[in-house]
Amino acid sequence: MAQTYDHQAIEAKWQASWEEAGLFKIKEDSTTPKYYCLEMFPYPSGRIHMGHVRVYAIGDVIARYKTMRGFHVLHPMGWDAFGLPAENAAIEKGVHPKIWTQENVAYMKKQLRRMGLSYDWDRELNTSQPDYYRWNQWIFLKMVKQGLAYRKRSAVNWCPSCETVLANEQVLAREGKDGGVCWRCESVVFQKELEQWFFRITQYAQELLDGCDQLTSWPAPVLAMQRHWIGRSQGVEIDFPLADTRKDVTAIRIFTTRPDTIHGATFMSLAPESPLVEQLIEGLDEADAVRTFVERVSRLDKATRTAADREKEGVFTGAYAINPFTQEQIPIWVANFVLYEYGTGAIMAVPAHDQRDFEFAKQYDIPIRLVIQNPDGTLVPDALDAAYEEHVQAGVLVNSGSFSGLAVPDGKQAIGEHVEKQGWGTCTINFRLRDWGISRQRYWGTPIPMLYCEKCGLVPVPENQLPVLLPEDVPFTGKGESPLKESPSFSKATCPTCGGTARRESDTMDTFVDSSWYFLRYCSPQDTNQPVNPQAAQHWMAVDQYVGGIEHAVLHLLYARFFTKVLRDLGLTTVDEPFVHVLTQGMVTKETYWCEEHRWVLPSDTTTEHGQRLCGHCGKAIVTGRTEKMSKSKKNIASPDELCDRYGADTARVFSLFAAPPEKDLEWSDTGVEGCYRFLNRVWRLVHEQLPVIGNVNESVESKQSELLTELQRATHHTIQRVTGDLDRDFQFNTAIAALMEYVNQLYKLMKDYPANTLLADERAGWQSALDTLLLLLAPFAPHLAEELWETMGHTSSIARQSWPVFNPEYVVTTEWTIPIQVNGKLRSKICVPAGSTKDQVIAAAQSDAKIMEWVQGKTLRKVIYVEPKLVNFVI
RNA sequence: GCGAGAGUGGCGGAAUGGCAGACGCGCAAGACUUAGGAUCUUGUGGGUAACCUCGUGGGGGUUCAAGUCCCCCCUCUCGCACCA
Repeated sequence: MAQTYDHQAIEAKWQASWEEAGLFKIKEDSTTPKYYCLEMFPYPSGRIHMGHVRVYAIGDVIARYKTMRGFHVLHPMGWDAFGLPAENAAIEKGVHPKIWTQENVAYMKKQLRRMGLSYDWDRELNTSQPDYYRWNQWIFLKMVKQGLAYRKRSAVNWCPSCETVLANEQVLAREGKDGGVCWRCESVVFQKELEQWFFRITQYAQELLDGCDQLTSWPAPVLAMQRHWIGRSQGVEIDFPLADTRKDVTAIRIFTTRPDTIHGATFMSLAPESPLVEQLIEGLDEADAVRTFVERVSRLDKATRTAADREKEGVFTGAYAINPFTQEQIPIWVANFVLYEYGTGAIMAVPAHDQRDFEFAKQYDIPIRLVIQNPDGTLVPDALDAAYEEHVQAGVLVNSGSFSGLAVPDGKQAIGEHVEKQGWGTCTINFRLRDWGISRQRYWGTPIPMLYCEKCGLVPVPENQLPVLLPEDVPFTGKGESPLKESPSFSKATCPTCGGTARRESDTMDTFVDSSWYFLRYCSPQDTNQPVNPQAAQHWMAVDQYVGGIEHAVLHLLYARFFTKVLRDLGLTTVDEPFVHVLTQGMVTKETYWCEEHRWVLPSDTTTEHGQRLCGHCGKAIVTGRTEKMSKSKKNIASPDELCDRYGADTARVFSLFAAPPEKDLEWSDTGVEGCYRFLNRVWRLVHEQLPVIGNVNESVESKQSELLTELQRATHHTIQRVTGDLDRDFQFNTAIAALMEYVNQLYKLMKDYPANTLLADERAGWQSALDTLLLLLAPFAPHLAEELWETMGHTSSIARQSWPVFNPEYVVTTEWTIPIQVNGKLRSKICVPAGSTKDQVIAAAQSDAKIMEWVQGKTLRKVIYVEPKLVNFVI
């Protein structure tokens, strides 16, 4: 017999066989319950990495397990194929993004097939193909009609040297430079205002927030992030009239969550971008200084600008407002920390009770007035060294006119009501969530289907003219505001309204649009009439289990929820939420190696002498660095291709499921991989060694319930119970596999203890059943090996089509209980009693145990605890 | 700063309030072998000859019983980061 099984041959054989049989093609079926298992589809970057291996192994086990449990399972796969890297490849290597993407998809698909994943490839999607992205355009047009898509001016990162727009991740921080720099040329990036398209996700803010309460099977951290991102806060908008009316401006409206502190508002601040600034300063002596400040602040990129540790800066506008409650005249400033996009873009500043205002007031010598006293009454107005923000709401209003003496919550309410009664403002809700800017000045994305007509203005492309195809005649230079503007053929169009000449929108959509509804498209991927077939969606939605990286915890999942609600309102689906269960798998990490001369080094470029790892280049000692996420730069990558060559897909799958629970980080270990390979080989040898035993089941005539049979049955059903429980309870693959390993260890022991030539007929049948069960339980994890051995055992229909073994509690009943005995909570002995013994019998047996007698001798027995059938505790 | 999560052998990790360390790696000894980086067997938290004893980041508490529940503290990781 061969020492190790031939994983290469076996895996290729079964992959071909499954494909030929169309084993994983799925249709709607009303006779069995449906199950929709989905893993986040990959960006076709070129090669799959271990993170992919992990996430797709997880999804595949779930899909195969649920199939065996009797569900008809939708398990599709596709490609998130639009995006920046394809365009960068075009600029750097001159390969067209389409070709680059196609080649990558072809290679990665081969790699995924090699992992033995049970996808219905008939449903494959590719978001960069017109038959997909035309529906992005279709949805976009519907959203325009609903007022959910609109245009407004917004800032982009602009590299003056490349003359191009940069994505946030293309803006890098550089020491000593105030603001980010271009990733390619290192010029300082600045902000440039362009007209851009937005989705009004804020219209669904409250529903998205409320919906979180339904998502009880989502990971708590993900829900927390969603809620925080939506960021609802209740407050009051209040007008502060100007001391001198200027032009059309009579008042400045602010938003505050702390109306109770309004008597302490000693100045106001505007966001630098606020149009009010220019209106206020016109003609004032301060105007020039203000303009200089505004310009300096607003050219900074967002990340730098909003860094929390950034120094608070501002400038006085020269204008004053009236605090409506105190009638005092207070100065209006412009401050770098005030956000234009949030609230009204203006704040009332209460330095005594807001730390930011406090720091600002200290710096510019603005009065600080205490209006909330703490419960102890110990705050001294002139001696504050920080704002008193008191989050517990235990303070009392002071220096607040007729409101003095109220507790903070009462003060909030009373002042809010007073504001509304006086007509100074309204109680209101604000969200942190902003509208979703989807315009990208890029080529490799969905063209936004809008036209600019000289006569009619902004005109949507008619639905029957979709798709607006990406042009092929685009030079990839990395320069220019937008590649589509460089196409000679693309921009020129005819206005569908007046027939005159029109210019096409040259922006493309954010690729998050593509992934916001692809799970709906999988339900009816070939429908040519609509993005989603409502009947198909009705059948399959919602996704029962979604698996993917935690990095998508906020944006992707939020946008997908938003789109689901929009498409629901369009009548394409009836579900409110797209994903019932979400599993966020951890990163795949590996040790790093550092040589002081050669920096990060590959494990294969090191040698080991006397337990010390040395650099293969210079022989210097290697420092073992932190265990980090696999990355090329740290040289701590393991390759899925090599892994499959050497150990096979089954080993790759088993290791990535065994080494850690799915939601935690998984530390890659070459020796750990070997351990899993050994395990699979043990299974292979076990089945082959026992084949003669089960081969002639019918030959022997004797039959009786034997010790061996009991043992086999107990081990088998105990394992069924454990593996099923681990899978049903949060997909604890690691412990499920551990249970299978124990089971194999037990079977080896039974094989050794009961030689083959002594076996009775029922014992042979017991072995057959035990081995069959082993293979069935192993099938979701190591499908190729299980399938091969299933055939070896003489079965003719695919193991993937078999039913999951059923746990029978009768087989795990024992005739004896082994009960640990404690004295004062410490383990002192163990006793064996017949199963079913009464409490008194067990305690009597425990008391007569020799060791226990020693411990309790001469002591007063104060209490006896008996937990059937687990434990006895004598308290003395 | 705010929010979330995590600290258990040499390592990855197991433990519905009930025998801490399952399973795997590594290590040690042995068997088989021309050989073994194959395979198999046995052992493997610390201290101790043993009986025992100590032990789940630290300190308190609840309980007959705490890795698990409660309070305080420390460390680490992740997310958000001036949202008024």
